[in-house]
Formats: sequence, C-alpha cells, structure tokens
Amino acid sequence: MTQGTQGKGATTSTLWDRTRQLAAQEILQTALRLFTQQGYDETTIAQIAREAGVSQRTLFRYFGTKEDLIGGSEEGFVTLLTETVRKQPVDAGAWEALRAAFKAALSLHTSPEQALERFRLVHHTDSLRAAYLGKRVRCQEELLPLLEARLAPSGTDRGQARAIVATAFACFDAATATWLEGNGQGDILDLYDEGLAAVRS
Amino acid sequence: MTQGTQGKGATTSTLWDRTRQLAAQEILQTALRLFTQQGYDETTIAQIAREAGVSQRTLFRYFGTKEDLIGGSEEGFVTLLTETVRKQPVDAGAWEALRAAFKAALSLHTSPEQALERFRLVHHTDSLRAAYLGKRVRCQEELLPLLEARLAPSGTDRGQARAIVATAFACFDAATATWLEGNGQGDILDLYDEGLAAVRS
DNA sequence: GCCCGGTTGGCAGCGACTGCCAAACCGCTT
DNA sequence: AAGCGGTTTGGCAGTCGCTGCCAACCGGGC
Repeated sequence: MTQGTQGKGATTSTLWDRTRQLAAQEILQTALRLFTQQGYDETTIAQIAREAGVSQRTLFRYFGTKEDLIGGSEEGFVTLLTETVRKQPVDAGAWEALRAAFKAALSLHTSPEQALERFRLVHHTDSLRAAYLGKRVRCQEELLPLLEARLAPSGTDRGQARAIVATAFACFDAATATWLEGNGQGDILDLYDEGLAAVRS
Repeated sequence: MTQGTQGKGATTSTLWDRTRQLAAQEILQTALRLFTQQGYDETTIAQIAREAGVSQRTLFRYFGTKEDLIGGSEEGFVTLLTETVRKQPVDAGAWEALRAAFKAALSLHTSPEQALERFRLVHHTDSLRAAYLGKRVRCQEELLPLLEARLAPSGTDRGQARAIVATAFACFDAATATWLEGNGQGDILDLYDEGLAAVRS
C-alpha cells in the first residue's frame, strides 16, 4: 500500500500519492465538517463519501471505520506517547514521564478552539467516547512495560505499575472533562496537576 | 413493560410475567453459553434467538443491544453503586465509600470462576470492552455529585472530585486486569488496595 | 362468547462494513 | 504511439446489528 514507490527520497515521494494524501485530507475535512454541523450519528458514510467525491468503498479503504474519521489513526497517537516516554531522562520518575507524554499529546491540536470542538464531539457521542476509551486502554497497555522499568527500583510490582498508569490516564480524562465543562477555560495540564494532587494528597 | 400488572403483592406478581423472566433468563444463558463457546463476535443474534426459541424481534425487546446480553442491564449496576455509596456512614470518606461500592459490585458474581470467565470475555473482546468502559464513565458521572458532598468539607473542588472518582475506577480496573492476568489468583479488592496504595504513596 | 391490553413474530428497511470483480489509471518499456 | 503490469477505484451484493410497522395471538374481565 504505502510502500509501492518509496525509493531514495526521504521526502514525500512520487508526487502521485501526494494526491492520495490530498484525497484523504479532503475526506477527513468533509467528515469533520459534517460531524460538527449535524452530529456524528446523524451523518452517514454515504453522505460523507458523496460530498467528498469518492465512492463509499474507497472511503473505507482510506479509513477502516467511521470512528477513524475522528482522532486520526491510533498508531500515530500511540507511538507519540511511547516515544515521548522513552525520551525522558532516566532519572525522571514515572509520573513525570507520563505528564510529559500528555503534554506532547496535547500539543498535537492546532488550536484550543479546535481541540474544544473535537473533545466536545467525542465526549457527547456515546459510540465515539467508547472508541476513544478503547484506544486509551490499549495505550496504557503499551506504556505499561516502559514505566515498569522506571518503577522497578522502588520495589513496585506489575499490578501497582498498572494502577499508576491507569490513574494518570484517569486524571487526564478528568482534566479534559473539567476543561470541557468550563468551555476551554484554563489549561488542561494545570487541571491535571490539581486533580492528581487531590488524589495523592 | 414491567409494571403492567403489579398489584399489591410485594413479591413477583401474576405468575404470568414470571414466564417472562424465565424467557429472559433462557435467552441470557443461551447467549452466554454461545459467547464462551465460540466467541462474542462469532456469535450472531440470529443464532442466539434460534437456539433460545424466540424470534429475533423479541430478543431485541428483552435486551436492547447485543452488548446487554452480557453484564445485565446498566441501570441495575448503576443503582447498586449509587445506593451503596449513599448508605455509607456520613463520616466515611470518599475513598471508603467507593471501596464499599466496589465490594458490593463484586459480590454480584455467583462464583469466582464465573466472574473470571466473564471478565476474560469482556477483556478480550474489543467491542465489549468499549461498551464496558462506556458504562463505567456513566457510572462515574452518576457517582460524582454524591462524592462531591463527602469531599466538600476538605475544600475539594469539582475537578478534583472528578479526578478522585476516576482514579478509584481506574485502580479497580487495574486490579481486575491484574487478577485476570493471574487467572483469578488472590482477591480483587486486595489488589485494588495495593494499587491505590502505590498511587497515593 | 367477546372484547381488550399487552406480547409476539415476520417483514422490510437502514447503516456500517466486507469480498469480489471489472474498469480506470499511472508510469514504464518497446 | 501502443502495449503492459501493478495499483487504485467503483459498483454490487451480501452480512450483521438494530428499528418500525403491522398482523396474529393469548390470557383475563364483562
């Protein structure tokens, strides 16, 4: 699929599958527009395909599921988190590493307004929220071994490491929920710190 | 639906919708059997209906969705948790109340073996896990106001209360995951305590 | 016997998603 | 210019979960 022609140029090759990327973006924008305009459940794949000028079949070839049309591919997200954690200095604790990962994830959004809009959409649509939560736990599982290494010195076992990772994500979600409730007031990371502080009082 | 005939008898009325309950249980057992035998995704509603001796249509009338065939109705679960929290003594803190609620929830399972089997099924099926997580956050939202009351005296704001509830559930999930990994070894509540202790070290 | 509220079953239909096959397309060679 | 191989695309039919609608049914009160 993506490799076909990926010769020497480290840049985006053949100016042909740049068209492909463009098509993908076109689909994505159309989908996001319709979702915010009329809601996720009220928007059908058929409509998105029609308005984006592609067939339903190819839409499903670009994005495997309807949920993938929001939040982009899961892989990118996961690797960003894992790489960020891995890059943290060895003397940084698990909590610091996780905080850094969340910070990196938040920096993906182009603007707070866009983030707010997207968070709202995900938060208010049951199916989307469920999908997000699924991704989240897969993330946790991926991160677990990395953080186990940082935790081992202090005699923390696997179950405890899992609890720590889960707690970090839970507080992050709580922070975004609170942020959403306040219509984007304040900084998510600050809310995260406050929440975690309350937990670890 | 359920009220139709619910006269004076506080017991299960009219010996007629006892048949209904029986039918419901029949469907549930069939579904659970098939799920564990051949997997959730591989089992179709048509098959369950056929083997349970009802039409697809009535199956959907008893259980609104395929996911409802596992873990029973959400309402029952939610009310159990909220009632348990509400019943806790006023001087009990939020953490104690949540722990009591988890304990009550765990006591719903008839046997550890059955719990293990069911947890495994949910944990290993993406769609089921997503559905469970969705229920979980709805639970959290329901519980939030109750615990806010217990937390208010110590000057905890809403965002922090949310973080605390989310953390408790996260640690509970981590505990069940660890319990599952150890094939049902030990006690979930003990694992929960250990995880929470590590978090709040 | 008869009507009546509530239950059931069958059918048609929707929306997400997949497999399959033929047509279109791109870049390359002759 | 014509041909060719590999990839991409579109259309079609089919599956599965789920819903609305309507006709048939069943137990109980008049």
